[in-house]
Order: sequence, then structure tokens, then C-alpha cells
Amino acid sequence: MIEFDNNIPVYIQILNFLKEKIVKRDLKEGDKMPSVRELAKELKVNPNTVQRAYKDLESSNIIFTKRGMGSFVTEDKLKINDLREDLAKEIILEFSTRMKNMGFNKEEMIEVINSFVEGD
Amino acid sequence: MIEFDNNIPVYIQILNFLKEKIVKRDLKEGDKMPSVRELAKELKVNPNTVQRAYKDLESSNIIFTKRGMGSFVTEDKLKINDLREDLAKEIILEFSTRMKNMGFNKEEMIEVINSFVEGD
Amino acid sequence: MIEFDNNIPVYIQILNFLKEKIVKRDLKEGDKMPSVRELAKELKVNPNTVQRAYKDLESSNIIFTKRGMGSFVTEDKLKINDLREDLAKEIILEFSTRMKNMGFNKEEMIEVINSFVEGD
Amino acid sequence: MIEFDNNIPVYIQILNFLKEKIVKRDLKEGDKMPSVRELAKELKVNPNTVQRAYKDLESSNIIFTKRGMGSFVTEDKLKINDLREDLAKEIILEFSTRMKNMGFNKEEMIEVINSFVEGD
DNA sequence: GTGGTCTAGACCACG
DNA sequence: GTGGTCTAGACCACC
Repeated sequence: MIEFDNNIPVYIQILNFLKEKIVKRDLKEGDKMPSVRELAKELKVNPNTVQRAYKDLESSNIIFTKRGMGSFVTEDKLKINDLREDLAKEIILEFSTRMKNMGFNKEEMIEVINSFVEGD
Repeated sequence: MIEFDNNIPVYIQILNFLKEKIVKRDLKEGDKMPSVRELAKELKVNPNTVQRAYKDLESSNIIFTKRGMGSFVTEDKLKINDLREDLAKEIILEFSTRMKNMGFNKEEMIEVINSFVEGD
Repeated sequence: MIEFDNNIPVYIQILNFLKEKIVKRDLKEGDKMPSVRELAKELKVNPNTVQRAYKDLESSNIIFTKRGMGSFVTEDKLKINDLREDLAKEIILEFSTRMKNMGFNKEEMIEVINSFVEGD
Repeated sequence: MIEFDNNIPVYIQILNFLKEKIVKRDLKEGDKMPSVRELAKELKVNPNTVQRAYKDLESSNIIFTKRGMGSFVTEDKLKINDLREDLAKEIILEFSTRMKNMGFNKEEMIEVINSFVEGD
């Protein structure tokens, strides 16, 4: 389930959610994507909104569609690797920019992650 | 200057930008805020948009307005400290959530910051 | 094999493909049409989709069906001549309309065909 | 006004219509595009449908948007030249493919254009 | 006024 | 069942 942020378009958040799933390999190369209607029901949004996210994924060749059969993750592992890198860079860039704006340097960022993030 | 992200309302981005300035102490307790018109001109947006960000800052008591004299950063240092913590937590939470969604653990996050973020 | 255009229904594209075959006389008056299943397999589509194209051809009397024996091209040469003219007109009309919309006149159209189309 | 072909998505037809306008220089570099609502009204379609075509144009950098002010044709003349070439090639390719499928050679295509297309 | 997002609900093509 | 298109109508951010 996604906690939607009201300030960002829902379809963009779904798009990112799906990209993360693929990068995390919850959805692997060639895997069938959840159907538009199914995911819409699960996320409690209109099917059109999910559809929009899927179309964006398709136009960046991250998923492809077989008519009447559903959508599938690309078979191209390189594409997925690129996605992983691009997505990570985007996330880190936003984080580091805002932290720098607040006056944190690299060491302080690491320190703060060490103390606030749970897990190994 | 701000690099605006088309998917987030501009007034929210200006709001965050100003909060970061205050946290960084570019704008200190009691300092005069730039005038709405001036900032609007600098950021190349409509004054209404800046006004909206100021209104939000005022309603969270981060700035206050003296009639005819402009807006000023709160005199309350505790308030600013709270802002610093809240903002940092928000930024870190978003970062760590997305990175976890991608399958990164704490160590990998630190590694990636070490290699991608410039500076000391 | 057909290069399917995703923006046009597949059965329409198959319909046109078959009309063109008949006009070209790859399929002559009275010739047996390929079986629905066979063509479906060759084109890698569902038999229903081919069936739909055949039904359209039949309802315009371009092919007819002998029960248990398959489908056949009409024996009526006039019908085929009409088809040739109609189809050619349709294709030329669409081409010239779009080229005119782009600002090409007749001479420029011919010039462009001369330079881009291969063959004698 | 557009004569819509029922077998092609309306937003694709609007997309092509606008591309042709730009290539023909009815809409020049930097020109304001008709507003989404205005065009929707003129074409008697839902604003969402026009919006979709505009979004496609924007994502291929043919138009750009100024918040609250409207959409504008790119300032980049090279982009428009590319568009002209791509569009022409696409139209010619479809034409020549279908004509070849019907058994016409290059000379016959030219002949047929000479006799059927009006104008100089 | 401008573009942009979203919902509810319908219909289509394809398997 | 699948994805894809379209409408009617609402609400938002921005100028």
C-alpha cells in the first residue's frame, strides 16, 4: 500500500512505486505486472490513474504490453540496471541538495542516517 | 535560484526553500524576509505564488508580519530548532523510505552518499 | 508478415493486408484463402482476430465461404477491379491530404517519392 | 476541422493534425498554441482528449508550457525541421508500402498522383 | 483565464 | 479477463 503525498500527482507516485518494485526485483525481467484494474482496486484509485502510470512505464520501455494478455516487465536486464542507477541518483540528488541547503555537510548526512535509519 | 520540479506545486517548493534558508541560518531570528515582490521577481514566479508560501510560513508561526514593514523570521529560537529537526527528519524519512523500497540497507545508503555527494 | 501499428485495430490491418493481396493478384478470382487458423498462426494473432477480418471481407462480397471447404476469393473480376480502384483512391487520398496539410504541393510530393521510394 | 477516422484514436489524430500545422508553419516557433479548452470546443471533443495530445507533444519537446499562461511551439527551428522530415517520411513510407503491396511500382505511384491530385 | 490531475463510468479490441 | 480510449464533470495550481 502507498501512503499518498497530496502534493505530488498520484500517477507519479504509482510510477515511482512500480519502478522501485522492479529495481528491488519484486518484479523481475519478464514478470507479469499486476493488471491495471487489480492494482487500481488495491490502491483505491481510479483505473485511469494506474493506466497513466503504466503508459509512462511503457513509453520508457520499462514494461511492454501484449494485447489482451497484460503488461510485462522488460526482458532487458541492462534497462533494469539503468533504471536502478537513475532512480538511486535521483533520490540521492534530491536528498543531498536539500540537506546541503540546510547546511549539512557529507559527514553530517551520514551521521544522521546512522542515527535515524533502522536496520543493519 | 530554485530548480523547480514540475510535479510539485511551486509554492510548496518555495516554502521548503525558505524553511531551509532559515534552518541554515542564512535568515536568522528576527531577520527581515525578502519582500514578496522581490522574491517573486528573483524566482520568476507570480507574486501570488510567493505570497502563498509566506502565508503558510506565517500560519506555522515561523515568520510574522509587521504591518507596513514586511515579514520577519520568528524571534523564537526553539521554534527554529524544532523546524530544523522536523525538516531533517522529513527529508531523511523520505530518502530512507525510498531507498529501502529499492532494496538498499543502511550501509548501502551510506556507501552511496559517500561516493556520490561532493564535499568534505 | 505485417508490421502492426499499435494505434490501428489489428483486424483492420489484416483486412487491408488481404485486400492488397487480392488487388495485387497474389490471390486471384476463385483462389482459396488461407485458413483462419493458418493465417492466425503466421501473423501471431488470435484466430478470432483473423476471423473478424474475413467476416468483413465476406460482408463486402470480396470473399465467400463454402461450408466445410474454406473461404475463396470472389469469381467476380469487376468486383476486384472496383476494389483496386477504391483501395488505391483511399490510399492516395489519405497521402495527398496529409501532404497538403504539411504544405506540400503536387510537384513536391512527386519529388519526394522519387527520392525516397526504392525501385524502378 | 478534422474528419475523424473511427479506427484511429482521436488523440493521435489531433496529435498529427497539430504536427502538420506546425510543419506547415501555420504555427511558428514560439507561437502560442490554442488553449486546450478552446481546441476541444472547436473539435467537439472532451478537453482531456486534447490534453493528451498536448502532453505527447510536450514530451517530445515540440511544444512547451508556461504555467498558467498556455502552451507554446518550441523555439528550436531544428526540432521543427526534424519534425517535418520525420512526419514526411512516415507518411511516404506508409503510402509506398501499401502501394507496393498492391503491386504498384514507383512510376505508377507518380502517375497516379499526377492524375488524382489536384493543384499545381 | 491557463494547463494538469482525478473520478466514475462507458465502450472497444484482443485472447 | 486484458489494456486502451473517451466523456462529463470536478478540483487544483498558477497568472
